[in-house]
Amino acid sequence: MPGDDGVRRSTVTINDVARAARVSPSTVSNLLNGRDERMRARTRRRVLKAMDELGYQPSRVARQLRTGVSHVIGLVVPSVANPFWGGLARVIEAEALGHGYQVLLCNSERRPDRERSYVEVLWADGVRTVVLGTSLPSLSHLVPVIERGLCLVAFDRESQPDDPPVVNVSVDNRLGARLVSSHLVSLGHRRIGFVSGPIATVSRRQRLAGYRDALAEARLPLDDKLVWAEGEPDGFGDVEGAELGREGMAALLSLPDPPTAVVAINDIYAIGAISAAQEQELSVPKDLSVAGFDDIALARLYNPPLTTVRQPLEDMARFVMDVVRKAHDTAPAAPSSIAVAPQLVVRASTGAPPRQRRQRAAPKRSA
Amino acid sequence: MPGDDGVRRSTVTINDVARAARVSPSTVSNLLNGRDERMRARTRRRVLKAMDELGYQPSRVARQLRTGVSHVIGLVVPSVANPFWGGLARVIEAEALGHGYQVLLCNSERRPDRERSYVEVLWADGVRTVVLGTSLPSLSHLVPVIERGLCLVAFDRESQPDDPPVVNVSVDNRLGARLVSSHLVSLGHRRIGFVSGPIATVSRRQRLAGYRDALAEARLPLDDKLVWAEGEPDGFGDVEGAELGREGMAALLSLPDPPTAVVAINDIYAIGAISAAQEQELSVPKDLSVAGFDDIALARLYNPPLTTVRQPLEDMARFVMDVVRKAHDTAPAAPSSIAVAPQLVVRASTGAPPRQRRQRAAPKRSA
DNA sequence: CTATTTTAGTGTATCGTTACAGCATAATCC
DNA sequence: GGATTATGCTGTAACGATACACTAAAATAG
Repeated sequence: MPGDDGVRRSTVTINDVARAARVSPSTVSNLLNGRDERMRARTRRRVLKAMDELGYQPSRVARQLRTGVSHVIGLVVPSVANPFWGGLARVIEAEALGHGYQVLLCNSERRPDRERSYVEVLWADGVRTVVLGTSLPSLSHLVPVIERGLCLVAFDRESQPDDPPVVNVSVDNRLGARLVSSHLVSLGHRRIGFVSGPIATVSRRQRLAGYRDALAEARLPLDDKLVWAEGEPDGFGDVEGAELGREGMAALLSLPDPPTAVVAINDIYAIGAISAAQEQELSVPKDLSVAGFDDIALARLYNPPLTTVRQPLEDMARFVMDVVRKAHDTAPAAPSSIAVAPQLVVRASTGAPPRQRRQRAAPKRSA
Repeated sequence: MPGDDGVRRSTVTINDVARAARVSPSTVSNLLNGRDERMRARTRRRVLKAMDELGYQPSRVARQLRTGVSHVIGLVVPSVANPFWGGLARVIEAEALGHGYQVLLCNSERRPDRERSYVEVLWADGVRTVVLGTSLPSLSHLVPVIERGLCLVAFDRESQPDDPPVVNVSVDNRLGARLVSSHLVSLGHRRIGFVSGPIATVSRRQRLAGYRDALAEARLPLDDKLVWAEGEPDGFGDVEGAELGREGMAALLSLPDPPTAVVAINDIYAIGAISAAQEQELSVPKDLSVAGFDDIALARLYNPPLTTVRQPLEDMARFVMDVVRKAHDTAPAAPSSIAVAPQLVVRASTGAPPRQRRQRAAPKRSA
């Protein structure tokens, strides 16, 4: 007799049900798969009863091996410790659950190698759909898996010229940045700064473009000294964002002619920027306006509550899951780009510019 | 010929490798499973080469079906949109990854029925280990699955008398609360409030007890009017926490003899509490001290930076994964409770009490 | 009353991997 | 030199579920 081994067997299988209902496993399977018109009502009842009595749960593993279809989708984000991605993870998970999917979570820490190895592991795991929260300008490191047939939905990233066939879902970053920037213009600001980490991602590029759009539209001069975009391209985590925001703001405030308002690349940076301003005894928004981007849960909780650009995450999650489901039902979705409209949220961190121009930032002195 | 069907076949299997290396699938399997001492070096090289050339990745699904062991663990938390749980999810995932595990993420939204149905789905999925971030006092809704053999590690919850056999990993909540409270005492505070949502969870109970310990130790009277613990037991989400914190603080401040310091049940509540104080033109910490609990990433970013109790998440995640791995290697881990030492983090939201007692809270007036 | 269709199921091979028994061949022993 | 042991690999039957081809029996047709 050929091998058998010490696998603990405690689960009830389709065969147990079949035996209990005195039918063949095929019949049980037929019932399970909605082919129950081909079955007498009595039989169906018998099987149902057996399933119930034995507490039968079909093994998804076996199912997946046989059918090749998986009900788990991968979600790769930079880090769920970051409230923006945490928020996304929650809404994606909720949407997925509603459609019978499970979510396998991966934190890439924004490293392309981890993105790639994760996606490979997911593939080996039978996962055929991955939602990738990334902003990397290139998706080339993922080409091999995509060619093998992986359905990739890129989030927070607008499509790029040389992209492999993927679906992109993101907010219209350029429009969003234009909205906040114009808001500041309409409050009367004429010198508006921009604080960002390195512009190493598509979305950041777009936001910067939107900021410039707004200034151009208002016929304000574009002063490159007002755009602070420094820091390490790689190591930008979560708290680091605030650190960079603080640095950037400090740099802009030490300019001979500092800005009266600042657009931050996102809410975390905005928070850092505000604390830098406050260290110099500047009051936000009285002496200086600061706006963020994303509208994380914290934005309205902060002190002062942040003016920001809201990403409609729920809607976006719904789009993502639509794509996922279509890809499962029919052919792989055609490569496309969905840009969702952002929404300006005005709170207390922005206001009219101070009447009198501030002195050149000498700490402990204000207007 | 019996049925075959339209499953798309594109993956390279163990058989392809075997054929390419001119050996049997068994040999490839042997190599894969570390039984390669029983194999000539030449053969091993040939197989390795074939695997490499074909880009072979063993199917985890097939493996799991055959061996019954799963390398994915479930992580059920109230909501990753909450920064505390998001932070935990990240460190758990990192630890898991380091040991070859994947993490399936589930947001229970703190509903027992969802906890249960998730755990059932995970079981059907072949997941045999679940880390449950919960604080529900009872685990009785999970007894059936635990009896089937699920290894459950409960996080942020100290063990309770009637618990099913689970391992608990949590911070020593009581000690933590005692630490912050004593810190406030040592700053000179004599009337110290406590702001919490409903004390419906084990950890909250413990924190309240720790607060009382500290007061007793300092021979300060326990005034129940200083303990605010209201709100809906069910619907306490993420932002809601701040809302409750704000409400609670407002209530305490309207007392005839309001506290000079407040311990909040966690950092989110503390943030809400601070904003309530600021609405009444009270400055934190000058007029009023507020401390939190958890030390979420935001705590040091807030304005003012929060004095709080740090949960050493990395250490705790390591403990959790130790348990998980032991449960896989050997017998199921013995039920136990690990309470990790918390750490007081003093920042700027706490200070000495104001010299002169404040007036009975009439808005727009301060000391 | 035989021929055809429908109904209500069953049998079998298969998804990719694994553990063990089995079995040639080569090496070692007395 | 024949028996024994070690070495190196292969064959087989599962793990649990599924889809199709198939088939007895019942229903309908002519």
